[in-house]
Amino acid sequence: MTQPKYKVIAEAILTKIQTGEWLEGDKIPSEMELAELFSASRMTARKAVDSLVHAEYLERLPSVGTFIKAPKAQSSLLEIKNISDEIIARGHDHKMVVLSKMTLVPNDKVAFELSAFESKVFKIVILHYENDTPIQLEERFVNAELVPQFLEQDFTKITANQYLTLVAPLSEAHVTVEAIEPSNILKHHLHISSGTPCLKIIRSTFSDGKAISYAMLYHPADKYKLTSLVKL
Amino acid sequence: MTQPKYKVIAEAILTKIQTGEWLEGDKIPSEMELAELFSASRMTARKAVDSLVHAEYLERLPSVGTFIKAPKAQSSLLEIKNISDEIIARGHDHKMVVLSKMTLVPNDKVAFELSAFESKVFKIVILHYENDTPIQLEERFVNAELVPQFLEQDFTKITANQYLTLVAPLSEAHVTVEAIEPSNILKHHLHISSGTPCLKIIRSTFSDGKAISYAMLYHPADKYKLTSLVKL
DNA sequence: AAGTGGTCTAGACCACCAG
DNA sequence: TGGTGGTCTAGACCACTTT
Repeated sequence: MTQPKYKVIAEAILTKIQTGEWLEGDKIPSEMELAELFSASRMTARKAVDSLVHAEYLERLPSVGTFIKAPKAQSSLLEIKNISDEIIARGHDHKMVVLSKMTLVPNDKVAFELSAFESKVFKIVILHYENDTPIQLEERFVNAELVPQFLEQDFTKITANQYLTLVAPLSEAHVTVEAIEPSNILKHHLHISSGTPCLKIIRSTFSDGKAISYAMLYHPADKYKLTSLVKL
Repeated sequence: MTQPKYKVIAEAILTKIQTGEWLEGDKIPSEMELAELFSASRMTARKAVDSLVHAEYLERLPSVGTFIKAPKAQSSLLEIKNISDEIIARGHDHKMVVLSKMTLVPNDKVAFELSAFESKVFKIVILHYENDTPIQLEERFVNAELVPQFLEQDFTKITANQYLTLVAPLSEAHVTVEAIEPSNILKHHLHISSGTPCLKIIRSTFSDGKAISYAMLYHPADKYKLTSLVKL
């Protein structure tokens, strides 16, 4: 048994969720049924469900069943938040404008961050609006080898983050936050008046140990705060 | 059985850790031994250990044993980092200067954050230096009822954070990060030149569900970045 | 060879919620 | 009353490390 049986079961369930075969709110088979389906004991099936409950893909309702949970979005841990969900959660409209979309040979810095020394990378620049107010400028580099279809997406309909988590489930992220004085181009796009600082978030994301994306997110300081809840 | 047996076992182990009876690096009894100690099956003892491994109190080494993990400190999760450790890790000197130390009746905002409507609160203002360069201004309010000895500490020798985690182990934290234009007093203390923005971190910490401390940490943007690693 | 954690089984009893 | 998840047991075999 190279792969533990409970992991095989967990991944099978995860696939059903990610392909859309099982939808949010759906009830999944009971632990006894899963055990039979996979020729395992109930304890083993339960352990698979345990791991997915912990990862917040599933939710248990005692005496009732186990259900597909609402999308992960701001997955409890930290700001792997989706700016779109965040804005919509505030009851506001979210709009995206694509400023740039290209394929290029990375410079040293980007090549290093994406471990893409041999391959090309994609770059997009997106401006996010909250109720017609610019709230984030997203400059993102993506490993073209690992996510070849990236540039073909319509980024006015799906965020880069949403697409990436779809095709390459995140396993790890590095986040750096700093305050900067906005450049002129930033001031222009984000409608920043003189003297207002800017929050710069640099985020590298990894899937299965491989660098997927390197993004710089700029927010006008007077319109955005970064928050998170940490449970120890 | 009002409390599940595995929780009883987990809490018993946690108590051993928190009282210092078992120290960092110590090997805890094997799963078989725990099962015997608590008159449980190995699976139940294991479930208790599972929960503490997950909470990062314990660490398993297959074929070897289970060990008390290094203090939670910057425990991978997030910036419950200690600025002192951070500076020393860079090989630099850390110095603290106490600017203010007082007991006061909280204003509405602070009373709300600390749930201290009936009691007084302590306030300290500390300036942190990295190699003689001011790197953080710490303004901190502490619930006087829950941490009565707080003001008696020598904050040039122990950080407020260190003392608090000692007397009231953190269970939860809220963190907010924003970029601000520094006030004149901030510019003065942090040696900030005009135009340089400032990173403001607001941190509320909780122990056992009770609000312990409400702190505002200010950093000059040109000398400080906030980083974290998120594992999913 | 002995001990450890990692996995798995085939039962069991319970409290709870649904029809 | 039957099905669900929540808990628990008393075994078992494995790969691995330590002695």
